[in-house]
Amino acid sequence: MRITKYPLFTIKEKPQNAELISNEYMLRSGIIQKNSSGLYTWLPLGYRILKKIKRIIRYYMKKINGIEIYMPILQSSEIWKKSGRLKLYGKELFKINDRKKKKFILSPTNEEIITQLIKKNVKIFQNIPILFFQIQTKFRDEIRPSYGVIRSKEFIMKDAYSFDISKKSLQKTYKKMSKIYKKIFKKMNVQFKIEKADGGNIGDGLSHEFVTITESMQNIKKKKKIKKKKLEIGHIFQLGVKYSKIMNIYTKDNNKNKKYIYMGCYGIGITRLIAAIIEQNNDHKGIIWPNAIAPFTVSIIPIQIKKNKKVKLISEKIYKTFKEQNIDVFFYDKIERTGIIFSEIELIGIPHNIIVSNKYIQNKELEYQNRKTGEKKIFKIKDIFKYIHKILKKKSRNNFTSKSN
RNA sequence: CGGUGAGUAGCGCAGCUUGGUAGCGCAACUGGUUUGGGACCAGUAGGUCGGAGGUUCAAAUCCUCCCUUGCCGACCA
Repeated sequence: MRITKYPLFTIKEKPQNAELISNEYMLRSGIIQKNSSGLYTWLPLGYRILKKIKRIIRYYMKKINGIEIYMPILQSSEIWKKSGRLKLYGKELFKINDRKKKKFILSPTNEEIITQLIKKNVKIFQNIPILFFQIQTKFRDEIRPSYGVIRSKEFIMKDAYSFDISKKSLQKTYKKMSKIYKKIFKKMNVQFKIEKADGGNIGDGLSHEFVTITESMQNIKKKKKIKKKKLEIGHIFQLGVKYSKIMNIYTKDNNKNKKYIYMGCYGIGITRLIAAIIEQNNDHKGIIWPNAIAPFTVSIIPIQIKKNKKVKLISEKIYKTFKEQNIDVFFYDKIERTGIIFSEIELIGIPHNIIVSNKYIQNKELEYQNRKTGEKKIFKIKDIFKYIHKILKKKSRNNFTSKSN
């Protein structure tokens, strides 16, 4: 992508009311823009990041035979009444009426619909154990939305639902799921802990939370206080037979006794996860993206593009080559002050940066800068491609190329 | 819902104590000089000061109510 065709929505100054560092950087780097409390627009750059995360999640979910579906967000209140969660969720549920005054809710999670799906398609019992998942917008009428995207009224979640024939089988699925979650978060460079949790409104069986620890500075009466916050980015539940009993989903054993289906559900808060990653990967200049989810992995920064035709020409060539090689490359092909270019590129956190200047092209060389380590290296122009590929391969054995979406 | 801040140009802010008809920086536009780290000079444009009501000759400024919004608590993922 070139900046002349793909504007950045960067902001120089810290926005008002952005207390948390992740919120500040998300707003400043043009990932999101606030519409009102708890509601955000995902700008071009942010949407790229979202897509990369979704791609990684899909990749790993498919590895454990997860099957992707898409359920409605707008759901009849009836089914929620039946499960007893209309009352349980209470005011957190968004409730709306249609023109005939029929009652609906905006889904915060989907146990009701998925169990209904199984009940209506008993043939599916032949495929059990089975795992469904979806990536979808969810709604929660928060009392107090806060920390930007971390607690918002509308958010994107990966929710998965498993169906097993026995408790033992469910436990096996649960373990598999836990393992794959670990892989997903590691891939994204998130440090996390797994903690035994209380099921809340979702279930009453065994459940575990994947939490990150966030350190946020807070000015309390001029005394700087470091506040540690737990942030839940994933949650897995063994629901057992709770919902299948309510929905009456069962098979029969040899003695014609009812055997209820064992269910599990598994969530990852995707939009929140992005904030968590930024909380853990930043410095005073901005975000430091891990390769796997950086909106762009490589930038090309030409110095004095106006004066030096040759700089421009070579930059164009390098840009084209990276594009052909399927690297997500960002080309700063605009006449701009060098300071501004570097600040913007560093703020949005592109991990690998290539600087093309008159200083080095005389010797057919260019400069490489690593966003994370700050390391600077001089390369022959023709050697830079190999080097970038080497770094990217080392950090990501699985090749998530931009075409797979 | 309790506690506590904030709302003035696209963004970040000053002005409010002591009422006299709105200013600074950045961004935008014009011209010029610069430019390997958010530059400089000259000029232009942009505001029913969150809203409604009240006090007053006169309100961004004082009073009342409302709206929006940040943080703490409670609640939640």
